[in-house]
Amino acid sequence: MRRFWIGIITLIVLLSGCDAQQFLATPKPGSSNNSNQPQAEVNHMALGNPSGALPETSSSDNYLIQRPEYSLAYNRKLNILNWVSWHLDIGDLGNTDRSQFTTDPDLPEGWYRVKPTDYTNSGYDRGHMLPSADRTASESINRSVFYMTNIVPQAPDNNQGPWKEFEDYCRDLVRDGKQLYLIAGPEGSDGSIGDPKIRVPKYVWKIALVLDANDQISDINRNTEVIALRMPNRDGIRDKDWRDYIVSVATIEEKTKYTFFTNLSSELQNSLKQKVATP
DNA sequence: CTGGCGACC
DNA sequence: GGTCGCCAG
Repeated sequence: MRRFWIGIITLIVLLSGCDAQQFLATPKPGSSNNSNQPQAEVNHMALGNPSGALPETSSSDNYLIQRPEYSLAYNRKLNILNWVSWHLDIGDLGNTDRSQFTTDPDLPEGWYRVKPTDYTNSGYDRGHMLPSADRTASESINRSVFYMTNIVPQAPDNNQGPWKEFEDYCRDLVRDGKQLYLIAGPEGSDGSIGDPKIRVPKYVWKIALVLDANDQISDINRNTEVIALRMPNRDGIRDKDWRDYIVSVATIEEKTKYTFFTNLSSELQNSLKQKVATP
């Protein structure tokens, strides 16, 4: 009976959109992984800011959110992100439990904040762009990727199929001695869910630049491995290989109108963007 | 929030 | 074992 009432109260809280989880959560000051703390020092936009996002409310369709865990451009009109950019190395891979989806507490006042329940019974997964498993060094770090600003309506067969397989592949690279610069986001429109409307992307894309664990940005050269994917956001592809969706970065630029790798020389950009990976 | 469930590697 | 999720209470 006691559990019953706790359930009902929780349900009411969730449905009302009140962000009680912020208060119920128990941040542990000393709980962060103190053996290695690369997060605070990493520049997650080391390769560039593909859409020129700004941290100003006037830039509401391209609003830059920078956290120790990632950099993200949010689109208030679409109620999803434009892209999220992050660095991945061995220090990011820990063993925390998955957090719970929550509204993003840091969006400007007056902006609609997508709730986890906005996706319920929509037919779409709450699809992480920056995967939970890439941020498991501590509970507070993992919590940051469960903000709904990092989530798009993603077809289950995409999210749980080849998209997930590529996420696994990236972490395997890291465990095999690599570090990755990653950026991912939605593209196009397949309608919307919810009220207010949350854009359902027609595609999701992801770019991984692969370096050895001890490389610097300055070690990037024309032979650096770059893997770019563009995957339809629909069901029926669960058993596809992620390699079936490899494209060039140039293709993603053409489709999204973003510009990647702007912090690299134009020669290097041109060379890397034409490549079609064969992993 | 917890706990149970299902899918896949 | 892990990962990704779903829903009920």
